[in-house]
Amino acid sequence: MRVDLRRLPSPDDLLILLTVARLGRFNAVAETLGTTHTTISRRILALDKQLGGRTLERSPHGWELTQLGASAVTAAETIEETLGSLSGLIRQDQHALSGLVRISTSDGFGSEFVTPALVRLQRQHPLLNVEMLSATRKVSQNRSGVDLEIVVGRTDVSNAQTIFLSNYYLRLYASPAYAGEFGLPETLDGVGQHCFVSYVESALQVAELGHRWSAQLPMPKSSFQATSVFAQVEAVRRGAGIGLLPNFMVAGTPEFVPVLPDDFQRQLPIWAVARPESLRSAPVQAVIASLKEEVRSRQELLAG
Amino acid sequence: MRVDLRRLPSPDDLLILLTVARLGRFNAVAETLGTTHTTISRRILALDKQLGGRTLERSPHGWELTQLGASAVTAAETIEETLGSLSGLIRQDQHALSGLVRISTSDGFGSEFVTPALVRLQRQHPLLNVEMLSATRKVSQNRSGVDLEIVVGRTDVSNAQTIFLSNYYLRLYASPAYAGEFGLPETLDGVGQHCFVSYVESALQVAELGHRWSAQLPMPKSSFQATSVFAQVEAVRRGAGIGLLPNFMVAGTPEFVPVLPDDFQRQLPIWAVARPESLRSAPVQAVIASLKEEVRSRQELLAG
DNA sequence: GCTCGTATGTGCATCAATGCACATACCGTC
DNA sequence: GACGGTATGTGCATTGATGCACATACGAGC
Repeated sequence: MRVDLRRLPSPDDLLILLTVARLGRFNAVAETLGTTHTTISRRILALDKQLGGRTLERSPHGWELTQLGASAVTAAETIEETLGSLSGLIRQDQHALSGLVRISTSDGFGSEFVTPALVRLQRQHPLLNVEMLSATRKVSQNRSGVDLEIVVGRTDVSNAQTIFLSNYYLRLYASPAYAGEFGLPETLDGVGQHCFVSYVESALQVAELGHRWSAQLPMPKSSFQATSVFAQVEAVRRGAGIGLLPNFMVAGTPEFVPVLPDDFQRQLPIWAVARPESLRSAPVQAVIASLKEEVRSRQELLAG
Repeated sequence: MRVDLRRLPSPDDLLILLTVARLGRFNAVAETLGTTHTTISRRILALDKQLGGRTLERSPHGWELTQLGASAVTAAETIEETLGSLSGLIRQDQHALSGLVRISTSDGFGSEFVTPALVRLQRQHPLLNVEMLSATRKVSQNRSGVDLEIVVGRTDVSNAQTIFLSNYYLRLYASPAYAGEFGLPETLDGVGQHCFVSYVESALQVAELGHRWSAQLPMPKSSFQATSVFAQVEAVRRGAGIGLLPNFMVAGTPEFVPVLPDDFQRQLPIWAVARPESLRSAPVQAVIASLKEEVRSRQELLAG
């Protein structure tokens, strides 16, 4: 039934009348609703005008409903019940996270940051299912099948929202054994005389991750190329050469020594990217919040 | 179910969302609700905050509901329906007067004023049933069975409301034939030499209507007594004697001549009396309004 | 690509609702 | 009857909601 909403009695005023009917005194109602008796008095007066009659009459023990008031209170009870059910629904949605969230992420950052963040969230919400798709890829244009993408580098997308998570650094590293056997270069040009460990350039989707990204790094004498950052880290650890690696994966361990740390580093941003409709999902929002918390609390590792 | 009303989403905002869901554009909603798109935009924003998520998303053909928005609209529809029913109830009460109104009234005033007032009202509201109980009686203390009493004289009641209708006058009258045959007295003392037409004193409930009410009128030589004022009027008309009659029943007609009009008249108020709960009834109120209109428009007759 | 019309959002002025201080009324106690 | 406590109503200042003017964005048509 469609009615002219401008002509209806105020539902807020009806709810106030309901509280007056329950408590019997304006002061009690004001206290309960966190307002003043004067406001209550005025709202009842306004309601009486809207309804065209008196809703309350004085009695020795406070206010009592007129016949008109009783009809109004019946309507108010229905409204209260309806609003209460709606609130209950929302509160349920917010607290009991469930369903499936699919996340695409690079394997380095994914295993180091995304995995612990998701594990922590799933411990809080056992009904939440998580799928983590590891791929070092450029941000996709449509993200079908994926709720959230964790991407590196620039993000030129027009129909999605990007949420900055953190910066991290690619730096040159070698193993102590390699350094001891072959020495380390004194300048960046000297890097060309060494074996280089890197991504497979022809298969690389994020150019910033490759050694060709800037003219600073010369063509290597020989190279060890792998599509997995874990393989690269392992290759460097085993003395295959100098590698351009994410700092957060090797920094501070004695198995890796920095190469020309004052001369070269590359800063890369990491983003979470999602469609607007995905961002309205409480689980997705919870994942984002958990990721933010993870990078926030481990900022030293990312900056190191 | 009792809920904390301070924490509930605003029902007014929910009704706005309902209108947006129906019309798809803020401008259309603003026009329908007699406000501006900026206000609509702000109210939706406020609602989204209350509900903890977005209720609407953009689509090529306007706004579309989110899942949360759909739940909110379902609640809004219930509220709209509830308010519409309440409004319908009130409108019905106000415009289509129906039911039964029982009125107790004196037979002189009743037939001259109350009857035309009620007839006029019933013409406007054919479903309104009226019972007119004629009795020249003192205002009763409980009025059971009667919605409204029309009473003469003083009204000392503690649990009812009295509404002043008008004053009228008792004056002395005789017929021209009587005057021609017996002459008219020159002073009030001379009235005692005449036959007197009056109420039955022993059965009279309203003392002010009787000739004994003040010392101004002497005991008559003989008397014609009747419980009906109509009988008294007829008796005077037929020459039974001098009568103390309501002015509005005889003034201005050639069948009655005033007796000592400058020496004697008695002013009496007429009231409508009702319990507070009767006064909340739209039909009773309508009767009172009609009575007031009747005496107002015929004030010359009452004062004459 | 430019222009126009329509839809939505921002900032400031205006208006309506509310809070606060006080007044009045009523009831119970001494 | 006087006093104190409680309940409700009035007038003015303050706060929050809304209107108005303008800005921005988008889509359709030329």
